[in-house]
Amino acid sequence: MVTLKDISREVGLSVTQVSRALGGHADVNRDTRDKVQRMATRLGYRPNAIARSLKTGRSGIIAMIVAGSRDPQANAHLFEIVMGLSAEISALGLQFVLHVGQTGADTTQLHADLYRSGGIDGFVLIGPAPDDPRIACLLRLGAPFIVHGRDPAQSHAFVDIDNFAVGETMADHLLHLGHRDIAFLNGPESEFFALERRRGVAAAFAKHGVTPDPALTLSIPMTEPNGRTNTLRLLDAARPPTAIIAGNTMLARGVYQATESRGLNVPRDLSILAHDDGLELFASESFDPPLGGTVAHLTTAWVTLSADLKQIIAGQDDPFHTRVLDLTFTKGLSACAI
Amino acid sequence: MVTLKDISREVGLSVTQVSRALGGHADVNRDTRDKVQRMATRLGYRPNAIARSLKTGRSGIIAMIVAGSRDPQANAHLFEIVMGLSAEISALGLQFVLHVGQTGADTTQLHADLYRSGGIDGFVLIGPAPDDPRIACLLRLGAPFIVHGRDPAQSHAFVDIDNFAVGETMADHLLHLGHRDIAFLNGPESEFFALERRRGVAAAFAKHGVTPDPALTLSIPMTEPNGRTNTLRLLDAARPPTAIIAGNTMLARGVYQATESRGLNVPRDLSILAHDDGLELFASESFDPPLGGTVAHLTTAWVTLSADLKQIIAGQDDPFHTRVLDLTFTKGLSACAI
DNA sequence: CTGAAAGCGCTTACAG
DNA sequence: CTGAAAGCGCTTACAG
Repeated sequence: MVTLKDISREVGLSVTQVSRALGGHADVNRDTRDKVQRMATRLGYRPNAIARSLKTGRSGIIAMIVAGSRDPQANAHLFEIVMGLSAEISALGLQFVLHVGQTGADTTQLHADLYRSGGIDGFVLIGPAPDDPRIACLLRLGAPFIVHGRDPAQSHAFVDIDNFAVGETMADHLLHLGHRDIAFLNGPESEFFALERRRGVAAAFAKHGVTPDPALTLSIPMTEPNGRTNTLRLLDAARPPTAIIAGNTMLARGVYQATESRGLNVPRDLSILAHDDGLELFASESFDPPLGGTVAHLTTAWVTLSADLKQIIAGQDDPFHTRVLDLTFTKGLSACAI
Repeated sequence: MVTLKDISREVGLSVTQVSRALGGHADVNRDTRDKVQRMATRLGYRPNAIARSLKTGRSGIIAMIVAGSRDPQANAHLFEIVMGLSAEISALGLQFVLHVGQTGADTTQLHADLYRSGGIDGFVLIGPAPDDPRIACLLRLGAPFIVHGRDPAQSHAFVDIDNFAVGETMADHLLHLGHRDIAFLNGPESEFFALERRRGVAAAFAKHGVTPDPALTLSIPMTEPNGRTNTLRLLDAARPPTAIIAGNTMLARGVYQATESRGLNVPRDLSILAHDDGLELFASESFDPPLGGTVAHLTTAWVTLSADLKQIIAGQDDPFHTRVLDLTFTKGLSACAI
């Protein structure tokens, strides 16, 4: 490995001066700087990141730790997140590192261990639960981090969307179209976003003076098979819904599959709306008929999320900085008046 | 952060001795060791990985660098690889780090930069091309690495399957069943594995004294949409194939979709065999009728691959250690005599 | 069984 | 504008 000492020896200057020349410090002679830089490239010098980190106490590495999952579709979703996030973080000149734990591993401990072993400047957390132990742990350690989504029980930096509005907007649209028997395939209500969406749906119902049937709201993991089987079950009920709201496009895909297998027409026989995160593998344009619903591309979340985290690490931003992103609504062709 | 110095001060011993006690060295007094260990846990001491790496020249980190891809299905596949690999590497007490470059980034340069910046003990490479520049680069740097698959043009450590046999076995089975018009949806023949498979198919044809129609072998990215559209095209030809060999289960899924949309029955109207990597998202059991073909679970590849790489890094194994894994064949119910 | 010392490669006050 | 020195936290010969 080529070190500063090697360059120092070659050009006959002190290591100190070589370091400063390469670091672009102002108080270095023009000629000296040039000579040093030429030699550095000639020898193929790369600063040793380990040594630099030890000295500066900063590694430039942002980590995300996830537990392995047995659900391939959840993994596919996760990977889209990783790709998007990673691209943004690289663009800021930082390194993004994904740590996949064993399936079902205790990632709280992993976060703590990794942080206390040095070498990680900060973390990105996704899918927070209420009273999320990872958040509590990182707060206790004083580690810089930012959450996609939020845990209302703790104060921390986050980037999120208005999930109350997600539920309210879609329910409101369907109620306006005259639907009353509206099923809601919600995400797991162990997570805050799903609770908010349920509250939003309830608010829309209340505004229209309608009492929702609690049996029509389902709290389930948001995958295609879950969308399919639960829709089939709903359609088999004594009083099947005339419209379905799906928590994401994977669930919606399952809903479409169910209607198709029953020979039903969307939207004539069943109206469908879904929230769209902009996942490529389940793009709303790939639905026939085009899927309507609320839209908030995850891609935009990563941009602000990484920029905010960088600021927090540098100590130039409130460690509890919060941000709620915009939401849009597309009608699509998947919902019609009853 | 808690350091050795803190413990040293608390217990009134030198940093040297504290380090040795914690390191589990033999020549430390029982009582001393106990006292030090108790204090370490009391203070919540974690050895600083950065400092340790700088000293030992080893980080315990294995990296895989991939370019971002625009193809969500390719990403889903990749992520299954990452999950499996990561689990194995963690199990060996090493850290696995995934580095996702920008879409289309020059990962050769990324490999070199990351290695020369220190902090990476070795690399895992997947999807080698002939004369793969990443391999050439890592060989030049003397970096430990292992490849899943192989580049016959360079000597390096790898774990691979016998792709000649993959092609030969499936073609042979179909030829035995009496098929002559056999289409082959092969992977991109810019990669060695696909060339080998083509050679294997050709060998089976030769053995049966049959001359294959070159127009029936397609070199395409192995995704579901590609499987579907290319099958439709083949079925529309003047002389449609009676059997199709697919390079993986994603392609096979597309083939099934195409037959279904044409109202054809598998295997009565079209026999299908595919190579199965054991991907969860496209499991062969989830096919109806059950898909037949060669099988080699990627999972087993990761076990030996990580163990081999660990050995190579430790200098206890030939850096050019190669290994060819077993292949099995399942008949399934997707192919029948013509 | 224990400790003082050197050193991994870097950066950064400090003194000139 | 330049260099000697200290130090980030650790490990490991070396001497006792």
